[in-house]
Amino acid sequence: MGRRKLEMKRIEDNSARQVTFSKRRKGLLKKAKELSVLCDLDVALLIISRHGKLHHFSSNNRFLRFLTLFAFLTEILERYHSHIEAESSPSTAVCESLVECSKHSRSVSCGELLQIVERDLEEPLVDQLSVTDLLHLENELQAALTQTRTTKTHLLLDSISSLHEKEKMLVEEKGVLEEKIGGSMTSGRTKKVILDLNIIPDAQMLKERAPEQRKWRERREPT
Amino acid sequence: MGRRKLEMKRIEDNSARQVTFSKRRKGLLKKAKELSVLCDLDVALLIISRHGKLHHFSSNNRFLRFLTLFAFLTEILERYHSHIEAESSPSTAVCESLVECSKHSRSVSCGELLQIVERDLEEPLVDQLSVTDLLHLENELQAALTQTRTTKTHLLLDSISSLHEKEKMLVEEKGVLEEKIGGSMTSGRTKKVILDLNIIPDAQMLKERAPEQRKWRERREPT
DNA sequence: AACTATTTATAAGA
DNA sequence: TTCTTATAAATAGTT
Repeated sequence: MGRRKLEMKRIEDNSARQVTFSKRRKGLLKKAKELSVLCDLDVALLIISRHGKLHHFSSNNRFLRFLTLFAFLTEILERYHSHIEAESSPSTAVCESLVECSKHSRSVSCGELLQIVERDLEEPLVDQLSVTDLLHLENELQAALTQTRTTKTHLLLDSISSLHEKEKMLVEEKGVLEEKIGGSMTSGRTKKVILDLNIIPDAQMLKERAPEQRKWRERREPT
Repeated sequence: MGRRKLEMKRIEDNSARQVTFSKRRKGLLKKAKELSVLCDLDVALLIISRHGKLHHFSSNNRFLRFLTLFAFLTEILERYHSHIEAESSPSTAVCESLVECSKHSRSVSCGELLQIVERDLEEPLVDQLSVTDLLHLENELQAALTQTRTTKTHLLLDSISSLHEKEKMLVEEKGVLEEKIGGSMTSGRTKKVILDLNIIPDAQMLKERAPEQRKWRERREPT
């Protein structure tokens, strides 16, 4: 709908493409909104421009709005690994919360991420976010999450091998004690040892339970 | 654009709303496609009808297409917990793969889920999927995943407490042995015990390492 | 960023 | 539903 009919293929002229993008993006967002209002249903629209900006509409559904952001966070990893340019970024409350979390190198479950975004949704999300910042955040969050998991597993496995060490030692010491007493007390194939208790440190810390029973939402590892 | 101007609010008449939905859905999908072609960028559009059907467009981007499905899988959990009705389902290769996985109660990481979907993307995804089936699948996958994690942690924690038990026992037995020998050998606060090795079962199985170093992509727990 | 000639989408009617 | 048609809306090319 214009002075003449457009062929349905990529517009090669750079500035013409940019102008068309602006016009059609506006129209598409408007129509998405209208559909959701007129028909009372959920619509999510994601447009990722050539410069890596996200333009989106997500009806009035908190969850869908979160997914829109989540999709973007993930998308940029896949798509914009190569052409990242430093850009000024209109950082939102979400970004700041996330940065705060990653600064303290805390594990941020995606459940928490959801809460953070939801908290922010009281005010509308800005509809243009800098790729550079979000890419960075995504990486940091992912690294923190991965490390927490690995650490937890290693802690538990280390506990186990340290306990095995102690057991071996106890068994040996018991054997020495028994030899001193003489073979009269041993019955059948039973073996016994002596152990010095002073070399067994406190193992209470090893009982520490990792926080497993919480909301979580994660993605695959970056590498 | 029609015989007269529409007010921008929910269309109350049921069949009129349905007709408008059909027309505008078609138009919106077309325009989304046009924008992605003309401007050579990625667009994802999700429309979730009142009956829980997904109508979507996701340009030509595999990853975005996966996210569209993923978003839907998650969305239905949030939105359609209450009004689920049995419907006939045009099950796809994706569904079948997922059903297969969940039947064997294997843990299915979302990385695997991605691979399954990508395998399917050689043929285009059907754009209408049954809510009932997908909701069921989502639940099953989630349960399997959660249980695997819990089992792993419990296995490790159980190993640790069993080893602590053994340690305690060894210490006690050592004490008894030392008493028999007499106090002359003990130096300072050292305590010793005797232990019967026959009551210590093989603990080799406890060393089993859970498969942590793989691609993963998960979501928060259903409850 | 505005304008305007056209095309396109679609509301209501058949 | 599907088609038709009058009309509103979107927008391509121009200024």
